[in-house]
Amino acid sequence: MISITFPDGARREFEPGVTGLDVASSIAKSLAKKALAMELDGVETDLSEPIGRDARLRFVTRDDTAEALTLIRHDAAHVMAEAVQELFPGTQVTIGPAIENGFYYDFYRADPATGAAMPFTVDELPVIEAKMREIIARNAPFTKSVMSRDAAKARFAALGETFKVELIDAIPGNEDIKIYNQGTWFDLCRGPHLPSTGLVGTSFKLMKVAGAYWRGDSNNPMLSRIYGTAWLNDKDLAAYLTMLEEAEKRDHRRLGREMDLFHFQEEGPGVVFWHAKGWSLFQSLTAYMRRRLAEDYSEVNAPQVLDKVLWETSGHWGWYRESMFQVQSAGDEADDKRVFALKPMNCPGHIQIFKHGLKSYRELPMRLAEFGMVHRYEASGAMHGLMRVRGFTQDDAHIFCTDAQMAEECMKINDLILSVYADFGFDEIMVKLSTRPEKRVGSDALWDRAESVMTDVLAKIAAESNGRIKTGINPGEGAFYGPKFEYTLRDAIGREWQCGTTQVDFNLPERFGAFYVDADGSKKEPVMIHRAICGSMERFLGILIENFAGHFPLWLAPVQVVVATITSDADAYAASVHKKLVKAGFRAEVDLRNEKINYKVREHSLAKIPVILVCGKREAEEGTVAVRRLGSQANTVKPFVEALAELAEEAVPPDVKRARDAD
RNA sequence: GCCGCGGUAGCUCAGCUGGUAGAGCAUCGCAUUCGUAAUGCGAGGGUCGGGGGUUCGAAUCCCUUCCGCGGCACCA
Repeated sequence: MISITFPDGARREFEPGVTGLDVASSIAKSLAKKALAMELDGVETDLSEPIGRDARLRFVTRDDTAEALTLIRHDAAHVMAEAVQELFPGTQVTIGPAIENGFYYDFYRADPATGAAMPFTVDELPVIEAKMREIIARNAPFTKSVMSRDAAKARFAALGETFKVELIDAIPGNEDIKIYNQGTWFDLCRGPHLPSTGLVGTSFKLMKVAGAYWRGDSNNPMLSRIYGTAWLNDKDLAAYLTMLEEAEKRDHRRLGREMDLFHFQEEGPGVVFWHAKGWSLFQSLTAYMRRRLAEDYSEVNAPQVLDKVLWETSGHWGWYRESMFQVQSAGDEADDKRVFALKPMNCPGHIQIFKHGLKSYRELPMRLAEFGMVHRYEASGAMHGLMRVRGFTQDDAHIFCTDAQMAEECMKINDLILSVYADFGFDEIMVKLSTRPEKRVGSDALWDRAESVMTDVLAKIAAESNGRIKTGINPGEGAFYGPKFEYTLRDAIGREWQCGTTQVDFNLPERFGAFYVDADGSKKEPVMIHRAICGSMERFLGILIENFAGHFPLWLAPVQVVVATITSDADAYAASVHKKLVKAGFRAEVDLRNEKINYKVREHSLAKIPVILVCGKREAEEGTVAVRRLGSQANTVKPFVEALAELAEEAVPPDVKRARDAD
């Protein structure tokens, strides 16, 4: 007999070889019906798996939402693959995992006549989805069989499934080759699966098709990927689809147009035309960042166009030459034969500033900041609104310090980054350490040193935040010249954005021959720390637009107040109210048009103006205003001086408020 | 860059299998002075992304190019 221990501590004896389903049935019929899979000694397994030893067992049911969804989505991927092969014989299957909110499967379909790749189109999705529903209705059981490597390869090779054969070759030698059948269809898979296809349910939808490289490598052929979403019930599916619609409504590209913030056009692919209101946001953000840097940093400005020798020295020419904008004049002077590049980053410029004149150890750490405009020729398919552009402004800084100061500087940067994010309401932050990549510059000794310091700092960040900040490691994701911390924040609708970064760099100072004079009079190489908080100001603004859905807090709103009249009797009064607002430092407009107040309220509400001050005859006589706030139908009439004081207080940026309250 | 899809008035979109452009909103003009999410009437506005081809005839079909969208790859 074997002994099974349940999560509540209860223990029961069973015959060896009993399956999970048998165990569930022995407990309750309802449990056998509800169970989707089981966890045996912490490993998720099929319910049909025979149990041969003493074990801890936990059943996974639909109530275990996250686990149940992963199972359902994974199985939905298999069902989709069966549907595709039934509809389009000869299509090769590859991999099909569960992902956040759904699943995908990558296929390779070739035109039978020409042999050319024939990717799926969206028009085919309804047909595939209908076939999936048929397969689910058949409710065939998933059954697992283990077979030898050679037998499995032969089986898939016979079907012409060359990608699957490659996958089998990639499975480590000590692992079983598992095949899952659903009816007559089968697939190579590590499992586990639901008891049968019917349990996938009907709350799914195929969403889109996309190209995806085989094994994620752009040198490999491109497969055709179909994405789907799947949920436990129709209500969750509907909620997810609604959420997508909501996300679309706050898309910064859409709001940028609707709110007249910026635009793009053909002649400037990937570069932003900032309109007055968008530029106001940009300026507010920059002014905020400058205040935050005032205490510890010196702001500098390095040239936009520099001889390529600087980029050769830094190593960027070798690494990123293809993505740099080269600049040359059309003249024939000797100078015009030189090759210049638009700066893709600020570090070489800052090193020149550091190198200009002798630097003493007493001057370290030297923190040079720049709101530097950089240009990178991004791949055409990479561009995405403000989020990925070819010309952007980094809130960049380079800290030159001694080896001994490095850890403390990293912590200082960490505190600043977290404090900045908090000012915009971002409290859920993740910090990951990216370690040395395969292709890199510098000796292993330097990398060892940098990584060891950063590992310690990461532990300290985690410890000091009391677990509020999540930390992790991204192996091999570091920059070519050094390891880095990457700061990821979560926005109002749960999406994650990687923004800040801290990079410890022993390499560039060496390559550029930067040094300082130490206490003993010797030349020493400084450590250079690259850091950005917003990352790209353009992108950070895109994130803010989406996070606030255009409803900016008063201190950021491009137009903070609109004074709107009801009749022309109030024109003079409204104009004086407007004038006082502007004098008090508000970004305010006045609307004296001969339109009904309903019309004006609607228009300014749609423009997401935070405050409308309505002035009619009554207000003009009494020196009051009717305050209407965005997002509320209510309006409160109060003396203008009172409203002005209240709004002035609200419009104080969070950092200024904090500094003031600290006094 | 790669795969798929798209580009018609400032915006959102219609225009079926080729017969030489249409709506709503916005804009402009006139009337209306109306107390918290659309006042009425009228007018103007497009070489249908660019180039080439097929055709008696192309927004519609074909080729090519640019730009965008969704992914993939990339992200110093």
